[in-house]
Amino acid sequence: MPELPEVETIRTGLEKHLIGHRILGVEVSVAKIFPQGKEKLVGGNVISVRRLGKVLIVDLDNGFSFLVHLKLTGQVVFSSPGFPNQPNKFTHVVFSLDKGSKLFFNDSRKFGWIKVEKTTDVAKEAFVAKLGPEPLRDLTLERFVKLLSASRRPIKILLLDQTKMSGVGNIYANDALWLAKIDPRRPANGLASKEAETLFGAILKVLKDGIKYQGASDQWYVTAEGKKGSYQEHFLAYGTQGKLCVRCGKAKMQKFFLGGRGTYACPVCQK
DNA sequence: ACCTAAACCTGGGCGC
DNA sequence: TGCGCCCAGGTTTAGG
Repeated sequence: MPELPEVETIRTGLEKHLIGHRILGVEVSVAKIFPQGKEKLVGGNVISVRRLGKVLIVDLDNGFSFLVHLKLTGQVVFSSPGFPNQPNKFTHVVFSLDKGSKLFFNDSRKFGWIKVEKTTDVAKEAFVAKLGPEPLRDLTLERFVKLLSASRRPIKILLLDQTKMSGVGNIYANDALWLAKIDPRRPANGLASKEAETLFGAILKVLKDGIKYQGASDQWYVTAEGKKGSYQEHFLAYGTQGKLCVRCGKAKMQKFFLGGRGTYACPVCQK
């Protein structure tokens, strides 16, 4: 599920609801998701909630932080008297908080993970350390152009490579390429500078729209308050196979596989 | 360096 | 209603 806009929406919700709460206890029922370190969180107060790529980071006032990766079906849901969310059969980790609140980690497929690091070492964590720059933060057009020119791989595969740029996933990669009228299979270094600039703008646009609509609840994703987002009602290309292209109206959207991932494009207007 | 398939898991949707 | 098959927002790993 969660790509940059979804994780950012959760981050915003947690920032609003979680900061100031003390963690009283952590119950883990699926060890592979949260194998170690939970005891280091007990007694800590939440002071900030950050996001690096698709990773959520919750910082405590005791020098420790925990990192969460939601993979495909993970959910982080806050519960309090004002937001009476309940655990369900997919709840595998429960954080007990003060003031009658809780935080649930739910994950149907159990691919997600939670790990504890010293706050000062978060950036050194193996996955985080490899993340490339973020489109809405430190990726400039100049860096983007340079990045594309350094690879012959299909442009869509490059957009999904978290070590090249972090946060873009399959939904937003498909939509950005459609918006920029670029065929996902084009070699990255074959894009003209004007095309690269258009694509850069398109990536920023779809990510901002994703955030504006609180993410895409196509399947499992929900906000920290347990509500669905609505970007799925605004998909440009993702999941549109067989439908007429809403821009040119001349052809049906095609679906094919690229790098093992479902890829959606208009055969007429994406060149 | 690049590519593909499989692996990690489970639920939902579809055709019959 | 049930069954089998295919698909899934991510990432890693094995093998070519």
